[in-house]
Amino acid sequence: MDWPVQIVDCLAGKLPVGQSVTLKGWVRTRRDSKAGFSFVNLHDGSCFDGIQIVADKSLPNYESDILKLGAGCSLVVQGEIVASQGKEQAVEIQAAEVSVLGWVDDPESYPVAKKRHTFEYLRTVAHLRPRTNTFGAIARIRNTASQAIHRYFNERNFYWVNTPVITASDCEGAGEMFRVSTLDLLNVPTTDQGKVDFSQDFFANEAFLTVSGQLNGEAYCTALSRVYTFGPTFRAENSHTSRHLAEFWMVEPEVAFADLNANADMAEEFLQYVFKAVLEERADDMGFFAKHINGEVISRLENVIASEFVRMDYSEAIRILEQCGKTFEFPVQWGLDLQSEHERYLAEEHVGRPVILMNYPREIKAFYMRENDDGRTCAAMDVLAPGIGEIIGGSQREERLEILDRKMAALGLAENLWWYRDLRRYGTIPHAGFGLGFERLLNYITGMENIRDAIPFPRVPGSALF
RNA sequence: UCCACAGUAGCUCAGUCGGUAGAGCAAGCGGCUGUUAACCGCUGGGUCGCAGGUUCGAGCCCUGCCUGUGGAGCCA
Repeated sequence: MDWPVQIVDCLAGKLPVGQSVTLKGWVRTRRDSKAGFSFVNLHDGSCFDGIQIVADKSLPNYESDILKLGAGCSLVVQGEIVASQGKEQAVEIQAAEVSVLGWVDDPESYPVAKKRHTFEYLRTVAHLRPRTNTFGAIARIRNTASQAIHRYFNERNFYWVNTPVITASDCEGAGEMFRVSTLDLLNVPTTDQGKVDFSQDFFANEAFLTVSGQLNGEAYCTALSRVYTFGPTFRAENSHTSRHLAEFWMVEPEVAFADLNANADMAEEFLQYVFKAVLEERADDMGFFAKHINGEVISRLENVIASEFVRMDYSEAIRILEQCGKTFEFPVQWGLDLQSEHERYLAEEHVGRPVILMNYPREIKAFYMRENDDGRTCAAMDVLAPGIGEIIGGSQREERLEILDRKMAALGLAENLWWYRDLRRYGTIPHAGFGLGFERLLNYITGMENIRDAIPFPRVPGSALF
């Protein structure tokens, strides 16, 4: 197929001055000159910048259409690429023909009029916010990061596994889940014991939206060696913070014959790969974030790419926190989980860049994490990023059936997760993996502070609009 | 779920002692200009979140509710 030219093709210098092109897009601004022409800034989303259209009054619809254009109008412009006399752009389009595809109904109340808007307000018009500089840039960076993630794994013989969105069992025994049911809420069938009779439900059992594809991923890992999941996950937690979504995207690699150190190495290499791709492929959008959102975004990604992540045992982190002389709201003591304030201190003040904490007390971590020989820790790791907190959580998995049985029995998981147990019964292997919250990664990359701005249509408690 | 803050024009906000409403931006019109966060002038634009209460009188004080934001917990 012969794809039509877009603005990115014109601005990237792929097309020579003098070339005739037809462009389609949306007006951002219009400025008139009484010398007899107007400047129209046209965007089509193909790159950060729009292109300047110069429309002369000799155009037949200059008075009737051009002089009425405002933010949001959609246009078809046929014209010639010419060198610009202005300073802000190298080339522009000298229009030979401009036709309006769609006007803006009531410009005064157009929700994304030409002015500054708060992110909070733009969330209330999430269907229109991709037309703004910020959200256009986020959308392109989100895509670039996604493509880089797939490329990173593909280049290393990983297979992308599409794990189910609907699951019959609570994967980790952690986190509230969204129920999936077709039962009539006004007439719920009950058993003799007066409980809900899920045998009459669609799946003949209780069903939920997944909170993680990890356990299914492990099943494919023990056959294909290197796999990853990348898809939506769901948490029904009533969390009301700038770091939580009810629906978010997670990346979960699972590697056969790998231990915790290999897992940490992969987490580091993976993040560096993705950051490098974003800096190289989306310099235009990253320049915007550096200029208008957070002046550090580019330099801090460059630092992460250039330097090794700090690796630190949980026990050492506890010692550092105990001896740093800082007063924390929550206690620091071996055996207790680290609070947000502790993680922030370690990543932001003590280290100043991403830090990988390893070997946590086994009591505070999930059942599938491998017990260490010291009898009190497990092979868990968290990657903490300054300003974001935990961005990756992972572990070497428990491959020894007896130990896994003991832990699953204690949690009452043995019955539902019989199939997970089978993975240790039939040719068990050491393996490891991690989970990465994709929107948190995007916040770290762009410097955006609220996770609701990292996903096109955020779902949070009390709100599933659009 | 807990704590704190907020809700006034399309948007961002001000509103003094309780006396019936203001600015900037945006929009419309005009002027100027190879302009580009354009600039200058004029104009239109209000159920002060909702429901009660106190008061001669409430944007302002009281009660309840709703919504949003930040933080905690939980986590990615």
